[in-house]
Amino acid sequence: MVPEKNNTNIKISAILTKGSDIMPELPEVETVRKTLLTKLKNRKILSMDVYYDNIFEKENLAKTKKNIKNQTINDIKRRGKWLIFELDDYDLLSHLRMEGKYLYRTKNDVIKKHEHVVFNLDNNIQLRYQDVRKFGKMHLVKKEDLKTCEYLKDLGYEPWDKNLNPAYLKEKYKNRSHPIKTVLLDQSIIVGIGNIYADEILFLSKINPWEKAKNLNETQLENIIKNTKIVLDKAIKEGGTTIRSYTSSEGVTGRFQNDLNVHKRENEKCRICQTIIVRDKIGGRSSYYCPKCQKLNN
DNA sequence: AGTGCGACCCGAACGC
DNA sequence: TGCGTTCGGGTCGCAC
Repeated sequence: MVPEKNNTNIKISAILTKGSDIMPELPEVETVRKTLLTKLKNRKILSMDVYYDNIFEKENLAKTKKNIKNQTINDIKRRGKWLIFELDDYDLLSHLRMEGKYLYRTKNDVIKKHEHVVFNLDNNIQLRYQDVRKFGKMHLVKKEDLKTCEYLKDLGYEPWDKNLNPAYLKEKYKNRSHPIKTVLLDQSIIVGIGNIYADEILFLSKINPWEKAKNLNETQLENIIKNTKIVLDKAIKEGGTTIRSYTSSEGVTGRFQNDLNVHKRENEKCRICQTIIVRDKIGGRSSYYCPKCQKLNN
């Protein structure tokens, strides 16, 4: 994917680095997936310790601990922002939400404050799930139930799915009077777009975030699809590049944004027209845009 | 079905 | 300095 010629000065990258500003969207989850796979493929989970029950559904926890014993990690996939650990008889779903991370430790390492789940592996390594906000979720589901389970069944198309086209979006948006910014976050239409990238996609598409989804025309829908792929592709590429510099014991890290076009740039100048970037609360979420490049049509 | 919003969390940032 | 308050992220569940 190559940016349009007249956009060559526009940065569409999201730098992955260490920092406290951590919000995994699809690109980070994909990077995490690849990194975990190199360490965990064919490793057996001997047992699992849980220090904060709400990561799982409490009522299933005892059964989950029992069922995960001696299951081998055969592969790790991704669907939207969900990580899917493919085991022998089950699939382990893991959603990092805002700040979930996986760490490699040994049993001699003290369990730290925000480490909530510990997987004891067959090579004396522990895979630990750390989550300061405790928002992340995990579910162990039977393999045959994966496709139809409640966590995945309503997810929309991946950004690169060839079925994602303007006609599909037109149909999905036709009754949606919400601002497009809000509707882009709806995972039942397109998966993987979070608050940061929604702003960036709308900026590249020159669409005002307040525009009602149902009022968008075919060209605008095409631009959303095109720029969703551009923004996410680029972020995955950057993430994959940067993560290699990490110490080998860390499977996962956060992402630090330092060259976004609009997100978190309130009162700074638009990179195209120098107009001051504004911030509005849309659907309860901070939304940043250039009022000149992203004019409201109606 | 679509909409609106609180709840879930807690560290950082801010106000006094 | 210290203490109290607000905010933010993604998603779910509930009321309308």
